[in-house]
Amino acid sequence: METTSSDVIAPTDKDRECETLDPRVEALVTELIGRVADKWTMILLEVFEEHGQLRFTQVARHVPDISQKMLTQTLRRMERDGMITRHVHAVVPPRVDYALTPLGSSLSEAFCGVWMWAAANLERVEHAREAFDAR
Amino acid sequence: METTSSDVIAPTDKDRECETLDPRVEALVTELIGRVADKWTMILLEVFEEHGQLRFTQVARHVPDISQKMLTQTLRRMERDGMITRHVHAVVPPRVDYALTPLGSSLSEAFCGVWMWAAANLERVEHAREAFDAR
DNA sequence: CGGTATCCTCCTCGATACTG
DNA sequence: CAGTATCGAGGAGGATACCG
Repeated sequence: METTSSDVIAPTDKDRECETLDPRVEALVTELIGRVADKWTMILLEVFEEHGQLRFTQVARHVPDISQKMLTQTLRRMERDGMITRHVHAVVPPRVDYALTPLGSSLSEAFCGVWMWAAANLERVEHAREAFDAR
Repeated sequence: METTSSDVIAPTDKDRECETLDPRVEALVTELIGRVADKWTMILLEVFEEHGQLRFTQVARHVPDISQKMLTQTLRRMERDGMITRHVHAVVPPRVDYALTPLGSSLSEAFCGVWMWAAANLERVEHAREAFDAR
């Protein structure tokens, strides 16, 4: 955790790292995160990051626990937010392709840190819970 | 992070960056993120990161919109998960101090990327929504 | 195939009141 | 000061049925 003396980059104080300054920005960011950080959105980001372009049913197959309703709803919201593109082919039977936009891809990367944290600290959290519940 | 020449392990492709391998781990991580990524938790992490140790009412003052119920609930859950410590002083009137643990601090850092993404891409998302709604 | 529409059920969250 | 207890409204999300 200690900062090496050779750390020439960014003389920012270690404590300021992540401060949001403008309260308006903070409010909007909070709202945005609220929309974007839900379970299904995060999972779909991962799925697209991993598999690229996918049809509706293909997405469903990669997320077995999701209901059709939530899948449609989440895809629609992600499309509205500019995270994914939706391409409808005029054929029968219908075919709809979804794919990440650069914006969606960048969000996926941003979440990467949280995923890695969660993977790295799972046991620590579980231990903490056990210790807490034991009391 | 630098790979020594003796590091024979798979030079990870840039695209694999964030893959979670074990599906069990993925499930647990998803659950953990679901618990940890809610609005108030994220905001409280930020508040503690910025102000250090705080009393109950001080926390409340930094998050005006939160109800007392949600504040208590969120603090309790964060304590259970090992994110914060809770120290009760045996005095009247009661005094309870909360502070981030290293674990909580590390999560705060992990979320930093998402905050920065949100701050950086707010306008892009808003534009995307307007374009979508215009149709 | 890729959706909508409808109903129904939890479960979160806020408001209010009370307490050591 | 720092909570707990209780109630009630609202929305998220699942199950089911139907449609272009």
